[in-house]
Amino acid sequence: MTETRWLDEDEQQTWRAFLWTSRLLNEALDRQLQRDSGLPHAYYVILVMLSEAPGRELTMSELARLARSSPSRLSHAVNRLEESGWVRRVKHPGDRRTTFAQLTDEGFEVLAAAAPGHVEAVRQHLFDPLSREQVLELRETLRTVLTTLDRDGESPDLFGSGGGRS
Amino acid sequence: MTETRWLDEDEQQTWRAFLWTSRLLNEALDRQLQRDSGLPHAYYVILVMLSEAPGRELTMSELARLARSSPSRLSHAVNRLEESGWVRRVKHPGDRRTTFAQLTDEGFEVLAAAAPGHVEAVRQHLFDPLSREQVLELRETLRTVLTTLDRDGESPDLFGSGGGRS
DNA sequence: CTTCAAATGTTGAGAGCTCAAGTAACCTCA
DNA sequence: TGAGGTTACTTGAGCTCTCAACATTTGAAG
Repeated sequence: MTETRWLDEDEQQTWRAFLWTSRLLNEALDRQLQRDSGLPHAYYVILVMLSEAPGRELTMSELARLARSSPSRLSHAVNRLEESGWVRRVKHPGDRRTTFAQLTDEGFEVLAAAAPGHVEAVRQHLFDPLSREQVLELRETLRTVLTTLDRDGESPDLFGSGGGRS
Repeated sequence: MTETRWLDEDEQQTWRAFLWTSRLLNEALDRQLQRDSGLPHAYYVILVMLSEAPGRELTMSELARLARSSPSRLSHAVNRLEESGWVRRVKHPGDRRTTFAQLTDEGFEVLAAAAPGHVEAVRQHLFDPLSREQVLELRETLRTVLTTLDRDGESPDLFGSGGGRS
């Protein structure tokens, strides 16, 4: 148990800016999509991932990985999307554990109708205020963070987060 | 209705990186705080804002503004925090509409106990992988985005988002 | 082959959030 | 002074998410 290294002023400000930005951006997009297309942003992402997949279908596992969703969350989401008729579940013929999620034609239509407004909102809130240089810098920075987040997420605690901080 | 300006490759990648980063980061912090201190990250932020306020109290409105929360969300949150004994509601003597939220001593203790683990997690996931230069760049970029987000949020639609896009 | 661990996915309960609707107090101004 | 708008805050219903538990199927090891 070592002394806590608190955030310095720069870090504090950066952290809060990140927090507020991601909060407000998420809420703005959620509101826009919900209002205009009746689906939350997380569900929109699921439809996008399916639409980009070969045959517009993916196993639940693959879909969860691509959408960075927990299996549970995805399952609940697909339940709802299936009720809406936008996604269909299909059993895998070979391996009876795995299930495909397929984007239906109707789901594709909904996505196609939702996309322009969504992209416009992303542009307005995120890209319009930034220079191209800032966008590229931002991408690199986020990729760096994402790499460690993904690494930490895969094998949480193989070597113990409590032990080896010497 | 003009043609949609889709995101180019750089923008697409930047956008998804932002999305995944903010998602994973939020989830990691939520899990850590929930596990170690029994409160979601949004509630932690509320306690922090109160702890930094003079007299450790704020009106609900001010608190909502600082924590970038809707009044409704804040009200629900304070209900729960009050049940836990970490926050207390006090009526304003002069203006009977307004209510103060006060951080209790017990709430302060909980916050003090939660802070080191939380800061450690933020450091590990966000700041450790970044150079100081990246941190400062990131801060500027986020501030820029935040400025327009705040501006858009305050007066949504004074001039109509449907009309004047000519 | 049988057993046991791993992989895939689902469910239900509980908690937080959103949105729309409400209540109550204050303020303005004719 | 009282009518109408504004400000401050709360509530309830519905929806999504989390977490833990579960069921099923597959693969591996003896």
